[in-house]
Amino acid sequence: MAKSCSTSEKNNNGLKKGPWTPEEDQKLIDYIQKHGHGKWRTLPKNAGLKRCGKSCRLRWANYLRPDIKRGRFSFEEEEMIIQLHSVLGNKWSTIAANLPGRTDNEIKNYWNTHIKKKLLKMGIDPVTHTPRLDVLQLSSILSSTLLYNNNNNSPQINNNYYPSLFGIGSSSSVANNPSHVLSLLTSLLSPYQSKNNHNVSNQVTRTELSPAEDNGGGFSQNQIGAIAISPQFLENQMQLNPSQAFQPNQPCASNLHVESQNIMKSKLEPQIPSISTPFSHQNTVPNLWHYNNGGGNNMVINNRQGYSSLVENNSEGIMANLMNSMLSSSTASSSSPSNLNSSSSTTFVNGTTNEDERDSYGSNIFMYNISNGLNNSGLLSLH
DNA sequence: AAATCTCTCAACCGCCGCTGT
DNA sequence: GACAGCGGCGGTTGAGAGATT
Repeated sequence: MAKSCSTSEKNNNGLKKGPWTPEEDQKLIDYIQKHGHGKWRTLPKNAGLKRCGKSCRLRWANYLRPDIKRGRFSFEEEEMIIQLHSVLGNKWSTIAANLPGRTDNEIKNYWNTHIKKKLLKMGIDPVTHTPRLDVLQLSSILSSTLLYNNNNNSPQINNNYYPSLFGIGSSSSVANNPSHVLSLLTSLLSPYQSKNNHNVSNQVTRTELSPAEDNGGGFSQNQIGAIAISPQFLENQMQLNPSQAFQPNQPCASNLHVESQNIMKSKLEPQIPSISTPFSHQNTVPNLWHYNNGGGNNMVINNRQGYSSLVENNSEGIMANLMNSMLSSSTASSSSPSNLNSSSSTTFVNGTTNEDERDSYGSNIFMYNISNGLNNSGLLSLH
């Protein structure tokens, strides 16, 4: 089996490992300045270093090379890494070749410690650069698990599907127990995913929105949040579905309205009442993307410099906020369809540009909807 | 102030492909 | 064709710094 250093080097006793000292660095620099690099196996001996050639090469390539750029990655570099990674995958050396002064090791580290986490927070799978199915489908799961009560038009958990979870026939309902809500949602997720994994027919529309075109209103009932997707993904989707390509100044509200109704038809009709305009915004929000994965999930995202984000819009955040929302509204009465708009908990948060916000791509908008609560019976209900 | 936890990133490890013999 | 040596790559580790309790 190959070793980190060659066999001949390995047989030499006294090869040093671990952090390099300044003296070692200087020896390596001096030698390479005189003789150039290459012939890494013989280099350490000639340079008077008790290191294997591989270690010398790594030290030079990742740290001592004079053209290495130090310091924090710029926003542009970060964008570039994400874009390239969406095309190349973990080809760090190829990615590094497109970022002058940055090493593959540095980019790899930055990806693993920063970007990956960031994408996950945004609800993006860092491997595929597409929306994470668990986030996308959560709202649909909940919606498909709900039935409307004909008497008060308040949707309730369909106990026929998950009787054990909701304590049918017993005095304790899972929905009344905060510690069980998360596991409830997880339980809801798994059967849906296994059932629907084959049914992902993505459609993407991009819509410019002006205040005049916006009718206001809240999310459709089966929207629980929004997520960001990469331009690469959007581009691919639009190539696949040219009829859904971007149409400037298309009335966003009506477009979404129609699609939302279609979703409702396929998912929840006839229990769901008429659908209101599914979203609103603060001031002008350009470059909105509307994403419909064909599985009953609608999302509107904001595009910023080719990549989008939504603050705290991650699966954990959704779970936590959903839980909080459910608990905080546990004493609220069920809403009737007529006040869907006014009772919408759609939230918009204008992004800021401070340093911390860089880690969330300085998103300009955050759309987040938790329209769930516990009704008077202690069961989940939509508002 | 001390203990503990979390994060970062330089360095190492193991594997792969290329080249020379 | 088989083998060995080497450079290069991507994954992983662990020491140290910083943050938190």
